[in-house]
Amino acid sequence: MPAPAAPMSGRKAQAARNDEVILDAARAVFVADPGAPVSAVAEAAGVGMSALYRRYPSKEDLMRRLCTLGLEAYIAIAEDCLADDGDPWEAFATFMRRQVESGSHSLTLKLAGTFTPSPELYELAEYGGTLNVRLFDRTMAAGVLRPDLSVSDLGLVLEQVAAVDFGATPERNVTLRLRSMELLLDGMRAEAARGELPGPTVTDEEFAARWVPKS
Amino acid sequence: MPAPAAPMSGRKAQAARNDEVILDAARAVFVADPGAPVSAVAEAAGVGMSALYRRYPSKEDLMRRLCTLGLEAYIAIAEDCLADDGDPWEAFATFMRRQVESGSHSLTLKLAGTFTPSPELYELAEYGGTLNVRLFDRTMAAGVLRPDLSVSDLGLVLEQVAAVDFGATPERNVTLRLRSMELLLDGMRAEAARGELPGPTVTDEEFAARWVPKS
DNA sequence: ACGTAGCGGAACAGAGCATTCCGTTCAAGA
DNA sequence: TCTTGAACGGAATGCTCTGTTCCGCTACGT
Repeated sequence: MPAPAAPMSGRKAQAARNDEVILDAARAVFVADPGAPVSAVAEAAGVGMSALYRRYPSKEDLMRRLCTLGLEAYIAIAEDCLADDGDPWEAFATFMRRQVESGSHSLTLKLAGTFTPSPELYELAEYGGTLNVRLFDRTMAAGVLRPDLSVSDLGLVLEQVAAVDFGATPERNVTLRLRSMELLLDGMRAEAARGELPGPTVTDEEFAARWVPKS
Repeated sequence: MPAPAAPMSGRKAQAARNDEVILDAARAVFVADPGAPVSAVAEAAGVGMSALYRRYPSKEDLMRRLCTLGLEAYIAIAEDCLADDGDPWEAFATFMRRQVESGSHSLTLKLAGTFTPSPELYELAEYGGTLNVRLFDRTMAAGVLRPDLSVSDLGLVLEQVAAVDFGATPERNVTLRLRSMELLLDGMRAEAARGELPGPTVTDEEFAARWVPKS
């Protein structure tokens, strides 16, 4: 057998590489247009339909996979920042910025509601929620967050930033979103508070409703 | 003829009332789902398809009308706040809050790109742009805005706030959006600046691209 | 040399939707 | 009262778009 170090060619290797190519293409395509046809993903990946349907039984399964990966990325970042014992504000701000950069939240949001979620997805989402709470509480306890914020505001902020979609390229969009995020971060600091924030934030039910497919 | 004061009944009066009912329904339906079928508008308005197609030659024409009305509302608010000679910051903040409340920006944004714009629309958009500049410059000159902001950031901020879409009802969404806007407003004040905002803002070309239909 | 995993892409079947069309209703004038 | 046609309701039409399947073909691995 050839050295396992450089499995450049070979049908198996090509297929393994396609796994990734397809996922990347799917991410790009669906972030740009959540309602894109499967054929668009195939074309973007430079493969035929068979390559897709060999891996995923249906479009929904592909979506679910994408969404799961996105949530896992979200969680990884959260755990990472939670482990940061330095300046509480910096840890929090870094968390928000990195979520924007990773784009995973944007992906998850755009895909939510286009498929019926799996139990695994629910568990991940719930776990991610607890991480949110821990990070938020810690930051609030440090006194650097304006007091009228609540955990749910994290979702509110991330949602609106993820919605920024002017740029012609994904990279450009990240730049613009980071700009928005900076504005919001400055508005979220304890010293920024000019008055009470109006209205109750998003409720848990409202968050959950995001996940039910169709009407 | 009957007194013009109360034309309650009469085919003509009913039709005139339908004009408004249809527009309201269309607004509600298309804001909730920009890709909604025409039949959904008819149903929401409680009329048949004929009532719709009697008034608008096509779906696109209906969209254009809606969009024009939205832009006019936007402009009306801008002119109103520009006429306010009181505290510059308050005038500016009121402008932003009222745009959120009117929802016209949300409407315009969601509809942009789903039809080919008319020249009239371009003129309105351009005029709206000059109002933006006047209001922004005035506020900046008063020294209450953080210096690294630019006019284009108005669009950036309005876009992201308009994207907040958790609520089950339009009213609830307005509440949530006002909360987001308050956060952003606090972040836009001169004193809020903690560091330089990253990256260049949205360019005019990027704004314009929003209006070209399809790809 | 051969069996077959992996694949490209055309063909299929069905859903969804803008638009049209036909029969009906009813206000207003004669 | 009778006639007329504006305004309408809603089913029928014809098309487009898209998820999924299927038929060969290629070339790796044995």
